[in-house]
Amino acid sequence: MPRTISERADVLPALGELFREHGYEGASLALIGAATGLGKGSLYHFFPGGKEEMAAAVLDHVDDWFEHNLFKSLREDRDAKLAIRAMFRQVDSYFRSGQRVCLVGAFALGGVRDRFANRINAYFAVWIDDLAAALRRLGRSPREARAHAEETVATIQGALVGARALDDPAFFRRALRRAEHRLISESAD
Amino acid sequence: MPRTISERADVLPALGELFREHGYEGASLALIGAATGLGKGSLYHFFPGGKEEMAAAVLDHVDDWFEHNLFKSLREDRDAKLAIRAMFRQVDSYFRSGQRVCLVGAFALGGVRDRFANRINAYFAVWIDDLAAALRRLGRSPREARAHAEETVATIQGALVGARALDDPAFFRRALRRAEHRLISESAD
DNA sequence: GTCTATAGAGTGATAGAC
DNA sequence: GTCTATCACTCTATAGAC
Repeated sequence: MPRTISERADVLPALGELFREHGYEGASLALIGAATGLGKGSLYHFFPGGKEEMAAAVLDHVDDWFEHNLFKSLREDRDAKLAIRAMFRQVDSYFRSGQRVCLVGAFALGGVRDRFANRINAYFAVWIDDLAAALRRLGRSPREARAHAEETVATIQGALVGARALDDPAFFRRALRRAEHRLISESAD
Repeated sequence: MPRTISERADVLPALGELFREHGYEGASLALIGAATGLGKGSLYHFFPGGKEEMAAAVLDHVDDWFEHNLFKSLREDRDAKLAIRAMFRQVDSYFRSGQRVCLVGAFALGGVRDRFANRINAYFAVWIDDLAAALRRLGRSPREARAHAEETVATIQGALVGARALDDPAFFRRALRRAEHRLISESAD
C-alpha cells in the first residue's frame, strides 16, 4: 500500500525524540528504522542526504515550533508581559519540566556542533533577540533588555543540563520560576 | 616524536579534550590512539574496561580538579566571598571563556547520561552544595543559599551552551560577570 | 509507461574488544 | 594486529497510482 507524504509528518517528531535520547552519533540507522517504522529505502527516499539531512530537518522542525509557539509572540504581541509569561509556560511544557532535552543545546555541546553551526546559532540568536524585543516593550533599555534576555535563555539551557544531571524535574521548575520572577518583577538591574 | 607515557594518569588530559571535542561516541579508538600516542594494546592495558573506563576515569579526573580547585575552598575557606570570587575566576579560566565545553554537562545532555549517571549527578550535587555552604557563611538563609547556588550553577552551564551555540566567548564572560555580581552584591531575593 | 514509495540484500569501511 | 559486529549507505526489485 502506498504511503502518502502525510506520513512523513510523523517521522520528524519520532526522529527528534531519537536524537534527543541517543544523540546524533548514537542514533543508528537501525534505531531510526525501528523508531520510524521506515525501511532504508523510504528513509533515503525522503532524506537523500542520509542521517545529516534527517538531523537538519529535525532542527528545522524544532525551529519552526519555537518560531510559531514562542518567538512570534515575543516579537509581536501587544502585551509583552503576557507573551513572556506564555514563553515560560511553553518552555516548561515543551521540555517536560526538564525531562526532555533541548536538541539544539545538546548538539551545541556535542561533537556535531560544527556540522549544524548555522542552525544552532540561529535558534539561540533569534530567541535572545525576540525576548529582548519583548523586554524593550516592557520599558527596559536596549542594553538591559539584551542582558536579561541572554541571562534568561542561558538559565533555561543550564536548568535543562542540571535537571538531566540531577535527574530532577523540580530543579528545572524552580529555575524557571525564579527566572520568570526576576524577569517580570524586576524593573532594572 | 615518540611520547613516553608511563602512567595512566598521563593520558587523562588528552582523553578529556578528545571527549570534549568529539563526544563519547565520536571519540573513536582510532582518534584516541592518535591523540594519546598509544596503541590499542596499551590503551587496553591501562583501561581494561575499554572506552567506558576511559571516560569514567576522565570524569573522575575532572571531578578531582573541581574538588581541589573549587569545591574545597567553597566549603572551607574562612572568607566565603573571596572563595566565591575565586570560583568565578577558576570557572572562566577552566572553560576558557566558554570555548571549552563542560564534559559533565555535555554527557548529561548526551546519549551516555545513563551510563555515567552517578558521576554526573555527584558533580552537580557537590558543586551546588558547596556553593550553598559558602553563601550561608555570607549570611544567606539555607533556602536562599540553596536557590542562589542552583541558579548560579545552572547559569554557568547555560552560558557554556550559549557560548558554544553562538560561538561567542563574550557571551560566556558576560553571563559570568552578571552571575557573580548578582551572587555577591545581592543581599536577598 | 512513469512516478512515488517501499523493502531489504549487499557494499566497503570502521567500530570497539581483545 | 585480528576479530566480529555494526556502521552509513547503495542499489535492485517491486508495489500500486495515474
